[in-house]
Amino acid sequence: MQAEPIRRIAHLDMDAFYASVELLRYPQLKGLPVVIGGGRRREDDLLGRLAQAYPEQTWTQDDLAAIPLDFFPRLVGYTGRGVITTATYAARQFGVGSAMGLMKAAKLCPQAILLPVDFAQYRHYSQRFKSIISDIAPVMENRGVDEVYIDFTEVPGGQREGGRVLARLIQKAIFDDTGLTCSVGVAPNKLLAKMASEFNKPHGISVVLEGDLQPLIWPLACRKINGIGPKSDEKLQSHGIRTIGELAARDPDWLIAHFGNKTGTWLHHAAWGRDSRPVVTSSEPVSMSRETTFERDLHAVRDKAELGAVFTRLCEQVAQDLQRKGYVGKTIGIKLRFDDFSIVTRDHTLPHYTDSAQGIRAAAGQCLKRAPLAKRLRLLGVRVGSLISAQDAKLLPSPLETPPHDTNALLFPDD
DNA sequence: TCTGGGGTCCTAGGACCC
DNA sequence: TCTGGGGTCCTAGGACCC
Repeated sequence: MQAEPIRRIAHLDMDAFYASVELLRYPQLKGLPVVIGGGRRREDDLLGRLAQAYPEQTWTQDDLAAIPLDFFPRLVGYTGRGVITTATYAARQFGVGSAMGLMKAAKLCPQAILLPVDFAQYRHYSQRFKSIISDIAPVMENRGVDEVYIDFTEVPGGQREGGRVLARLIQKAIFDDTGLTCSVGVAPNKLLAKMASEFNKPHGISVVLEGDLQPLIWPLACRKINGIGPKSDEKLQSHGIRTIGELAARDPDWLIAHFGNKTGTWLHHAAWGRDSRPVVTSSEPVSMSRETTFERDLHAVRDKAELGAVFTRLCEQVAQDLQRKGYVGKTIGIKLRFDDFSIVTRDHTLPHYTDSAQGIRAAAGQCLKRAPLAKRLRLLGVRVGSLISAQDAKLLPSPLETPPHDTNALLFPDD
């Protein structure tokens, strides 16, 4: 009789992904503190600056690696509302890291090189490393641009050394093709694999087996559990629970009493390393949105024109996104962030599905009328939810849009 | 010198229907 | 006078993740 294969799930996380992709283009930055973020500013268009300094020459993408270091903009003197999306390991030495405001980072490491984000480039490398993985191990779940879960269970060789051999193979295949490194954790499930991938960063492999729960997982802070954020962690700490082991020691009924049935039960299972979620290879989007933070806070009345223009543009962008990806939605929503960082949302569900900028703009405009507008606005967002594919929408009994009045249909109803 | 943008999922109350 | 309960959809807010 054939033995049941042991479930082996991997979590693969690219190391400092955005920054590492930039380093492929600008190898001269290797080992230096580099920070990706900001965006908005165009003065860091390097080829443009190069052309300005040496107008007699033509500069192409092939010359990027030759750009001298002093052409790169530094963090020093940065003003604006941007945040760091990724920092190189050299930059992290200075205490800067993801989600930190660039102005704060400029204080900590003024000499760091600042590069704007280039999503097209990251998406390209994202597709490349993911296709390498799925060629080797087809059961792969996307978790954003730089992360995936992989089910090793049924992959030939996936059981050798608890998954380490296959992890090594994938790591090498990605590096050989892209020059990028990643970290992999292999464990009995997604929860533990996710934690394991962090053990040996960068360019590490960690294997967690059933028996490793107590020595490897229980000493960790609860915050290391994917799903326990700052709020839950604070609440746990207020009850004297700091480590996963301390969480595991609590009676499940006590957890349910304090965190509710669902969360309480989940916390208990998580602490005991139990997680039966499958690796899901495909999923449908639930919503699409566009939002923007203004350079300065805007006043609903005084900056009405500017606000209106941004509002319309956001609606057009969401509509474009929907159309490009082939979806329609019927719940239109807005999001406002005020100068005090409080957030208000309003939404409205239409009787029909839409992907038109005008339709979205009209519904979003109605939502805006229901929102409080006394405080200054920092951010405005537009969202379309309750999505279905445009194909499926065609099969619906109710029309996609309110149809134009067609007199012929009335005259010839059976045609 | 505070704090981006794009998502998912959950909760909770109210409307409405059976 | 009294009085159910379940199910679904909608809306608003919030936690969390990458």
